Amino acid sequence: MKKLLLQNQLCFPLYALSRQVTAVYRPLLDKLELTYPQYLVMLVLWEADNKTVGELGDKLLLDSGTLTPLLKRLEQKKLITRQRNPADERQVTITLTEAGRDLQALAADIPTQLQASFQIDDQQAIQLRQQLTTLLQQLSPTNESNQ
Amino acid sequence: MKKLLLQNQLCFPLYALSRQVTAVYRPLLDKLELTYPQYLVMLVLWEADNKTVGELGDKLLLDSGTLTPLLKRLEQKKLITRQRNPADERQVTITLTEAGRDLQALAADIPTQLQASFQIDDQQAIQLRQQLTTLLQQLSPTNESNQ
DNA sequence: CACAATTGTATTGTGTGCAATATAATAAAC
DNA sequence: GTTTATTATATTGCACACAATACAATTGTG
Repeated sequence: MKKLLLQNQLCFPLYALSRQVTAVYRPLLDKLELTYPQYLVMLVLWEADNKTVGELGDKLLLDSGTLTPLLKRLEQKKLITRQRNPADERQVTITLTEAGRDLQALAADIPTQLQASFQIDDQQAIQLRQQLTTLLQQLSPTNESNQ
Repeated sequence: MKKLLLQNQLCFPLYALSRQVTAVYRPLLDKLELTYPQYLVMLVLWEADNKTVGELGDKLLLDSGTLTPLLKRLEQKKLITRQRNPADERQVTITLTEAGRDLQALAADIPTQLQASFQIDDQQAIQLRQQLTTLLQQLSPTNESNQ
């Protein structure tokens, strides 16, 4: 097999599909005035509030270079607050505001709306997610075999 | 199932894995002084030279807002030329320089090197690629059911 | 305790992605 | 054949991603 062909690469469909899926999210997230990465941060906080920047980064595999400006924008929108941890002034704790918590209700049906765009049954979706998650764990920095 | 949980989303693993895979490419592409999207453009041109900006965009699902500056950078590196099509002055034809063609030899073993990072057998990889490609076609703009 | 190493976040700079708009060339409509 | 519509690329502006660096707070070491 000629490996230097776009059609034979595993990585291009991954790259392209990721962007196309984000594009499907966009009109839904526009209503909440959120970008996709901002939505991911909100998802994490809705699940468990009061995370440090580092904890958010661990969950989302993003560093402070990406998160700090993103979080400042969420702060400007009054969805979160950013405050230094008095017990360890290096850390910054991210906390949902009431408006941030309220937004969860408006986001509740996004997963269902999105699912409708995919002609894929639940079983197949779960299996695909499992496969992607396994690969993700192989590559993630917490895997010792990647230093 | 609580759909508003990060762990239950299909899209987050897709987003995160895409970035992690690009990160695996990075040290390999650094040697060629290429970014991942630049590498994708070169892949298309190695397969068939003399593409217009629009044709590259169709293949890679990128628009001129992304491609134009990217192609200018490849031009600065003397890997491609950009010239208006005399038969239709609106189009810009992208052509590999000799240096651009020569670079293919240096890129030849990237797919193999990359594969080693994935603990996934060929059969599984092909099936996963098929699944991603199918989803991609469902979402791509050429699919009528998406307008 | 002093002081070096580490940790957590922020900043800077570069390169995408993408929406919105601009512009020039071609095609279509009349 | 002029006018209008469409097409192909470019430009602008904003928001990621991420490498590299900076900096302050904390921890480890003697």
